[in-house]
Amino acid sequence: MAKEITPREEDYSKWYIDIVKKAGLADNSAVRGCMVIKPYGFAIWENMQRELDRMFKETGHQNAYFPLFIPKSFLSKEAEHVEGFAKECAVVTHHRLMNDPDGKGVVVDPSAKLEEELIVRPTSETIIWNTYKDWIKSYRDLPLLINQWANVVRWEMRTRLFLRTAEFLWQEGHTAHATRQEAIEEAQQMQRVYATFAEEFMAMPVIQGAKSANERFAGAEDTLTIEALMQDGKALQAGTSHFLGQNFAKAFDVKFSNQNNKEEYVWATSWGVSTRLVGGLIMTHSDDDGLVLPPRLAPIQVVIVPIPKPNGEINEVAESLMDELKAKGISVKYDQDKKKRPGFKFAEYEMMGVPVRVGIGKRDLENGVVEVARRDTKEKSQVALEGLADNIQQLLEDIQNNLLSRAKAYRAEHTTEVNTFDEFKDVLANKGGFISAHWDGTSETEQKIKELTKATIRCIPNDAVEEAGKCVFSGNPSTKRVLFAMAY
RNA sequence: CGGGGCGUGGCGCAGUCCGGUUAGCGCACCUGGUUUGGGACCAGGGGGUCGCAGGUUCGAAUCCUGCCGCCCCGACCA
Repeated sequence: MAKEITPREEDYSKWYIDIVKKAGLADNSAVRGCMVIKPYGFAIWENMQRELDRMFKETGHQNAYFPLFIPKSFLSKEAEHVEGFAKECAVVTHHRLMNDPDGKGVVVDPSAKLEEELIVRPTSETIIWNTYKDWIKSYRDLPLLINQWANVVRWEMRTRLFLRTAEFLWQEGHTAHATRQEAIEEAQQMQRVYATFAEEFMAMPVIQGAKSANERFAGAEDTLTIEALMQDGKALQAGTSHFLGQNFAKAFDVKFSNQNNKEEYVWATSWGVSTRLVGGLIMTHSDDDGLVLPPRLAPIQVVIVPIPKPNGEINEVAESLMDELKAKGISVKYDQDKKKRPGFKFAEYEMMGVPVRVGIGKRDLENGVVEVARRDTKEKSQVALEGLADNIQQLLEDIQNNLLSRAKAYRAEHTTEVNTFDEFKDVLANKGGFISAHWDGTSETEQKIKELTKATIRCIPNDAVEEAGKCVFSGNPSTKRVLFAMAY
């Protein structure tokens, strides 16, 4: 593990890459735009998955799995949808290789051309709705509440580890409902689930809101979003939940008989979060010494370091502490590596973002204490052996809470109300963060602001207060403020 | 797709301009020893078709031609 991390002040983007690589989360792979998620990074994702999966099931959803490949013709059935994704699709055209006639490796066998090309799924609405056609006949089959954990491929022009990769892991929920209202409520419910997850587990505060028409998912009537603010003042779309109306039902002819034996198209939602959340996690909490992880998602919550090295007495104390912590459901590692000295280990676990470090040395033990260091503030204190496990459990909760309140404070400081376009540009250039401003509701205005400043409307917040105002750009009347920001 | 950069042991790099014995350095790794309360030190050791393919030359990591790949910055997007 390397020593140096580029400071955030110097180059935030470089800092981010350093953290990802040096904390052992992921690497670039031999494949353009695709990353290798390393064990430590994957463990974080698994922790996210576990909690999300639990929350999905608690809200009545079941997991299923649909194919990686989508026949090309499916994609074109929903006009807006195909337009939105056509430019970034990987396409399978052949199914066989053969030896190169020139004797150099293998080449695609031209005789193995597919009748119909297959698209590597960029998202699964089409293949799923084609299946739902067979599953849904009656109102008794509704609602259908399905989630899938999968990989998808979007051939992006430019990629960044976790934040935007050509292949990424995610979950996508796809639900079918008998009424418009029920589908809207489902989309809203999942937005709340995402927001709860982000705040309670990632300690990442998010704004819940709706996307403007420009930013809406291809094929959706309404896109709900959770938007987080990163340390560099840029916004991150952390999860979306779409109300799809009857668009896909009509495209795939999915109808049900209602209680009066009348046929109706079903109403749909889809919603997803991805490995991008790992990127958001990093950019919400971490510092120039490395990763900072919220205890609830940390693969290792507590690390015990023997000082200077393991011995009988230290092992005894460490092992009994481990037993107590494990009994409380806390994941703990005792680092008995004799080759590395304590200082090296301290730096290494700080790099990895382990929330709590316990140092046990003979000098401390003589006084009946150990050294407890917290990663979020880097504070160290002497803590009595008596009641140690309880104290650590409490400390983990404190860290979790502190990270959230710290992130909330940052966001509050970096959310600015502006009333003129000059102010708007000034805040964007010099302060960053969310800009709360009146907008006249037109795509044209949004487009022009984007062209002039590169900032976009991140969302129209759910809790926006009704107030009379004038659009920051056009001066036309507006009834509420929306949030603008530079975005990832 | 534009702009920039890079490709040399696992990782990070030097060497390339100006061709010349055996391709070097740091980290990591292996062995032994001394150390050990914030990234230890000494000694010894292993590991390389210098991105690929041609060409020039007595001789190519280095010069020429052509490919390929990746990264970073921007436009597009989760």
